[in-house]
Order: sequence, then structure tokens, then C-alpha cells
Amino acid sequence: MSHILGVRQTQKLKTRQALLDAALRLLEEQSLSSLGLREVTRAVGVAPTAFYRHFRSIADLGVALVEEALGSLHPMIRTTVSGADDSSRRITRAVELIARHVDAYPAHVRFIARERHGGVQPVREAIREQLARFGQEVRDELAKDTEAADWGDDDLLMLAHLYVDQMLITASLFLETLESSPEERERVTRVAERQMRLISIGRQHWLD
Amino acid sequence: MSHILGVRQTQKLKTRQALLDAALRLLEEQSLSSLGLREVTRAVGVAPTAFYRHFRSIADLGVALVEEALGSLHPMIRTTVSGADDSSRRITRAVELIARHVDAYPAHVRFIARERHGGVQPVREAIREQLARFGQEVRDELAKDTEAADWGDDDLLMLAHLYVDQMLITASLFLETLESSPEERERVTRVAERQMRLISIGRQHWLD
DNA sequence: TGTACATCAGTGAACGCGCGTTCACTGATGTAC
DNA sequence: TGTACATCAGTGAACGCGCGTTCACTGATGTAC
Repeated sequence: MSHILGVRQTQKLKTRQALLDAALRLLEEQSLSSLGLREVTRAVGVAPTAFYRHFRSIADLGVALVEEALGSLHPMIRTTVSGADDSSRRITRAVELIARHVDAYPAHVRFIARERHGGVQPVREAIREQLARFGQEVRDELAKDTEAADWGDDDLLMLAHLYVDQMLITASLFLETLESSPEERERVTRVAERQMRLISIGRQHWLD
Repeated sequence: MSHILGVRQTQKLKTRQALLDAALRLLEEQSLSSLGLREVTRAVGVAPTAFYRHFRSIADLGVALVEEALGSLHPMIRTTVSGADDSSRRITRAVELIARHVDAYPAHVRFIARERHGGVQPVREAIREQLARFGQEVRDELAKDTEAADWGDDDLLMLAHLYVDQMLITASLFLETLESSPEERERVTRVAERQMRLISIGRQHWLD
């Protein structure tokens, strides 16, 4: 196990990660389409030309950031939506999970919110694909629920997207409260929980 | 009525509008934070320095675009949400209104979706303020409804924001279908209607 | 283990280019009498 | 109505600067024998 990767490859990955980290930090205060290649390499402390050893362009780096920000979230989504416990506790837990995720990865969340409709087409596309996957995964979990027995596949996917969008809205609300008082954060939490609950109530009476 | 404004002021407003129009067009394929002042003046056909006669900076122009894109929408929002007809027809009408608005002003809608979480702080702030106003206006309309008799003000505002966010999501979905087939647009319309209907059902059973 | 050669991540100089901003200006429009 | 002066939207030259990309390079790491 001592050298699955050689020294050279390890170092290369380290530089690549440093570029991603620096870019993400710089993106807290600007959009990807105005981020400069030299800006990123300067922040890392390598020559501008070193950038090309890792990415073809800033857009290419952006696509890698989408993978980093959303790729690891799929298992979390599944376990959040599924579960046999009652829906009130499930909602509380889901909103808390979102809050914690925003606390732990604010820059990633901001990046996704910003670039979802941003000015760089390949990045928008990559985010769209990841969110479509989330939608399908949530639908699959919802389908397992006994409540969903009589639901059409279309309606399940419709509900799944509603949930996914609501999660993003909630995440971006939490983002705005990162430097607010605990009271404000608590207020946002309660609003998010009630919105989720209203959707959940709509779901329960959908087939009435 | 022949000269409320003099020739000079009329011409100035015309140039200003030309700058706004050119910027909006250029913003279909990039973000505000990467839009250049020279790019805008070049598109209009005036000297770069003429820009400063109208705006202090690109961010300042962005704030003016927010006003142009959202300022005139308040009456429309009110009439869309209110109305005594049954909720199914109301939803159909609202979704169709959104679709038509996106058809009529795609660049404005794209601008708002893009810059709501974009890299230019004063513009984000201006959008936030307009959306907060929408939220309050929708709440005021909802409060008039007999259904809302026993609702708390907090819950009404919570629901109002849910509606506003859902309208934005729907608008940005329509934006993505601008060049799609009529079938695809029809599909998106039906999904949006059902999501609205689910929220509406949740609303009807909120106090159960 | 030691040697000779290949690979390749990162360098640094150089390039042409478009940027935002300054400044003094021009000449049509506006105003006072 | 005509004249003399003021205003000010738009001009054009000039500036210093940072950008993305090219290229031949270096020297540590990797590999074959």
C-alpha cells in the first residue's frame, strides 16, 4: 500500500486540488465567468502555465468543481428522503442536515447556487445533470414508500423535483444567514420546515 | 405636451436605454461580473467614455436592469394571485401567464435568474429587495382570501415565499425550453401546474 | 544495486490585446435678457 | 425675435495594467536492463 501512486502523481494531484481550492475561495466573491486563470495560479503560488497541466480552461475547472460539490451528495440525499419514521421528524432532520451541510461547505453551496444559472454553459450543463440525477434518486426513494402505491411515475418525478428545488432554496437561504444571529437562523429553519411540511401535506392529500 | 422633455434630455434617455438594451443582449451569454463597459458602448456605437454620463459602473447599470426587469411586474403578480375563481383555473392561468412572460421577455428573466445569486453584490441585493416585495404583496393578496381567515401572518408569508420561489423555478424551466419542441413545452407546463396544485392542496389542508 | 535514458510537472520570458479610467475638448442645446 | 453666454452629452487620445496563450526549457521522478 506504500506506493499505489508515485511521488510525481501524488504531487500532481496535490497541485490540482490546490487549484480547485483556490478557485472555490475566489468564487465566493465573483462568478466563474469572470475568474481568471492567472488569478487562480497566483493564489496557489505556481506559474500561470502550470494551470494547463491540469485543466484545459476555467470552464473545465468549473465542471470539476461541480463534481466535487455534488458528486458525493447522492448517498446523503437518498438517506434523507427515505426512512420509515413519521414525516414531521423526517422534515426536521432534513432541514437540519441541509443547515449543517451549508455550514460545512458554504463555498461549494454558493458555487452551485451561483453557477446553476451562471454564464458558463458546460458548468450549467454539469449542474443540470447532477440535479436531474438527484431528482431520479429522490423519485426512486419516494416510490418505495407505501404512500406512493397509487402514484404515477410522472407525479412521483414531479414531486421529487419539487423536493430537490426546495432543498436548494433552503440551502441558499441558509447561505444568506451564515453571518446572521442564531435567532435569524432559527427563523429561517422554521420557515423551511413549514414549507416542507406544506408540501408534505399536499402529498398526503394528492390522491383525495 | 409637445416638449415636457427637451431635445437634449430625450436624446440622453435614448442613449441610456440603448446601453441597457445592449447590456441585456450581451448578458444572454455571460454574467454581469464579466460584462465589460467597452463591450456595451461598442455594441451601442458610442465612445467608452459616454458610459459614465449614464452609469457609475457596470454594477450600477445592473441595478437599473433589475428595476426594468422586475419593477413593472408588481401589478401582474397581484392580479395573478388574487381572484375569486377556483384554484384549478387560477393555476392554469398563472402558469400560462408565466410562460407568456418568459416568451415576451426572455432576456430579462434570464438576467434575474442568473444574477439572483450572481457575483455582483449590489445587484443581488436589488433582486432580493424586489423579491421580498413580491413576497409581501402575495401575502397581502392571500390574506384577503376567505381560506386564510385562521392563518397566522407568519404562515401566510411562508406560503407567499413558496409561491414566489415556485414562480421563479417555473420561469427558469420555461427559459430552458425556449428552443424546444411544443411537446416539451407542454410537458413542462403540466409539471409546473401539478407542482402548483400540490402546493395548493397542502394549503387547503394546512389547518387540518 | 547501478546506470542510462525517457517522461513530464512546473518554469519563465515573451506576445499581442482589450480593459477601465483620466482628461481636455467640441458643438449642439438651453437660458437670460 | 435676436444675441451672448452657460450647460453638458458625447468625443478621442492616452495611460498603465493584467489577461490568456505559445514556446523552449529544466530537473526531479520513473523505467528498462
